[in-house]
Amino acid sequence: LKKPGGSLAAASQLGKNTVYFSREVPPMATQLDVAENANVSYMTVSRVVNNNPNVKKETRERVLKAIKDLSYFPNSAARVLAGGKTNNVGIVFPKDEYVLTRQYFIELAIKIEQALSEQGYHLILGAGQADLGYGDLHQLVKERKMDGLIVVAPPTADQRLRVLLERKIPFVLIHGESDDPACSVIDTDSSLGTTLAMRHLVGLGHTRIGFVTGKPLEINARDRLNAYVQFCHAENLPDDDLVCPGDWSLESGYEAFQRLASHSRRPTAILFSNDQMALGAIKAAHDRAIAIPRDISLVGFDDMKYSSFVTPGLTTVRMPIDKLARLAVDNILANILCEPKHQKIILPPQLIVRESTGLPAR
Amino acid sequence: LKKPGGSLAAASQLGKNTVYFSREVPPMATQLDVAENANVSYMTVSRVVNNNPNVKKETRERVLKAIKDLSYFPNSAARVLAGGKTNNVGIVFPKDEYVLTRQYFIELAIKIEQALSEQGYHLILGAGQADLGYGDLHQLVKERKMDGLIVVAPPTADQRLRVLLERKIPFVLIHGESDDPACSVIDTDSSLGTTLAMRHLVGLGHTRIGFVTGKPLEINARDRLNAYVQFCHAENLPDDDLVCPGDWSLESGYEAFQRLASHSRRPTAILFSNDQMALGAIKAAHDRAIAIPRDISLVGFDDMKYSSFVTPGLTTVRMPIDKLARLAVDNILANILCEPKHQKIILPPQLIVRESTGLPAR
DNA sequence: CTGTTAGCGCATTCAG
DNA sequence: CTGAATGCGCTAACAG
Repeated sequence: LKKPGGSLAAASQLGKNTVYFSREVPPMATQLDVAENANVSYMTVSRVVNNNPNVKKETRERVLKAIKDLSYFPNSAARVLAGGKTNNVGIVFPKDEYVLTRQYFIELAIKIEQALSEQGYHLILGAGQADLGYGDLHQLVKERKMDGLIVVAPPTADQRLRVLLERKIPFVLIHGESDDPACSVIDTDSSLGTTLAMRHLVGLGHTRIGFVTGKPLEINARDRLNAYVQFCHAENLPDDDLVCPGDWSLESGYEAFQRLASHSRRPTAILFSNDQMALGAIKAAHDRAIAIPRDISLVGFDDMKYSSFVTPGLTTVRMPIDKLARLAVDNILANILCEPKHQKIILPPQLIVRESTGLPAR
Repeated sequence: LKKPGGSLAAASQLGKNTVYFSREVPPMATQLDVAENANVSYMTVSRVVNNNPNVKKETRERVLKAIKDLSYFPNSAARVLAGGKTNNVGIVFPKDEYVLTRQYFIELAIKIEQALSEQGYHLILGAGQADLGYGDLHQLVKERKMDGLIVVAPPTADQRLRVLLERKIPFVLIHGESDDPACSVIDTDSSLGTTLAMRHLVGLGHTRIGFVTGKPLEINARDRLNAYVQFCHAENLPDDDLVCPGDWSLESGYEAFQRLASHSRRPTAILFSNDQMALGAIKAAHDRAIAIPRDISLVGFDDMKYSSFVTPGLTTVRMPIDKLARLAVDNILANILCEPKHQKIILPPQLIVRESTGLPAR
């Protein structure tokens, strides 16, 4: 058995009695160490590590034992360098409004991390922040820090997507859009969601229904607004003057409610583009002693964890967030593994009726 | 200029007219490509990339231009393999109750990610999940996927910490404890927090004060409970029978409130070990038409985003989460960079009084 | 089934 | 200030 490189020699000189200084630590075992211990070539070790079936059972067991005895771990960097995968996937959120402000994104990220970890992948967070310092998104993939990207809710016509496409960097879009057929898109049906909510309100007898938007550059915000406007036209409901801009945040929901509630002809119901704004509105209503739903009905979008724990429980359009995460992960992994799978999937949301909606006042 | 390895030759054969199949993409530029383009050796390129001062200004600029022209990115894997750092840090949460259920952890993780990204590091999430498949925490460091670990709220006497210590793996503990002086600990002063809250309640005239615990194995849960018991003894307040077990979740707060509110001698105030449980309790109170704070006063722990947006606004003990994150990051980075910095820092929390506390009933 | 031969792209010596 | 040599630990191709 030959010893390419001196690492083994060095390692074997370091016995149990060696004195280590400061941060020094016994050198990590390599495949070569394992190979020697198991009396095979290090290629055999590599095969065992990679579950290559072409290894005699007996040999495999011997190697496995050696791996355990030496507490060997494959060096991920070496693996990546030798042409493998990083087993990391990055997730990117809209640039300037980071995750913290958006509960929905957090829930999504967590679901994605779970789905990813089931496949032995890790999730690298906040890849978008790199914009600040370095360059663009794809840099992180090119640096071989990750194999692909999950891009969440990019602004419409985001130039960065073009770069990803050009460089053939595997990625999938959640809550985004692209006309390129080579681009996978997973989304929820905002139009349907809006329609469900509006029908529910109209069914209760509401005719003046306010609407609070999300950030205008996001497709979901745009689609929900459009669907609202369309619905109003189709049903002959008044809409202009009842649309109030929001930015997805608790605070903006609070303010939007105040504005709409002070309207000379106050709406009897308001649809918010997400739950967080609706929660802000509930607070605003409390503060102004406006009773929900007696005076005004409120509907949100997302069905976050807290939405059922506020008072009154929030009627909302639930996003199939689990399915969304799972599909996105399936897709990105397929693309990474070079089984290109370009799909556009639009998932139907579901209306969850709680106590924040009721018959219109008077 | 010699060409060690055939990569350059291969690269130069691939001109603009080359046809790429399926997922293929023009090969990524390496230092060697840059070197050729700039007419220097690739070592000079390496120096420029690493900001080594020993490069003539002129040469440096030429190299910089070549880097830009070829849109070269250093290959992170190769860098790591050659002995560098990964520039990744992992974060680990208590095993079985994953992040989702604990809003506080999310806020913490996000703050940490921000602090980390300012230093050019990435945060790898959910490293703890690896337990499921592979082995232990330190594996991920040994695999060279990350340089160090931030361990959040490990159970008391967590054996895994010992392993980290033995292997000299850089890590820092948040909301944990260790008797080893080589272990950095950043925490908030739970005793002080509890005392602040209790004093506030006693100051309002409360004498029967209930307490809802967190998960018993966590040091914060234990410390808060202990401080509560101590305070009661010192002030001659009744305590037994008024302690109700919780698990940090909204649901457990809901249940705990129900139990304590049904108590034959109902407490006039309840201190919850975190905000989330307190929010669950607010919901429970609404559902049972118990007025807060008229009938019962409620205090939480953490001061999460939502705590000021519920009705009534939650009185709570605010954790200095920003400072916590920043200190943890400073510390772990110092340790990674081999400037061992073993410190124990206990940060003081702050009482935030909102509307959920008032004079006791009757 | 197992071993041999080559690099992956870079940083760390050391020479000039 | 710059360049040459060497090897990090591993996988992919090919030999036997």
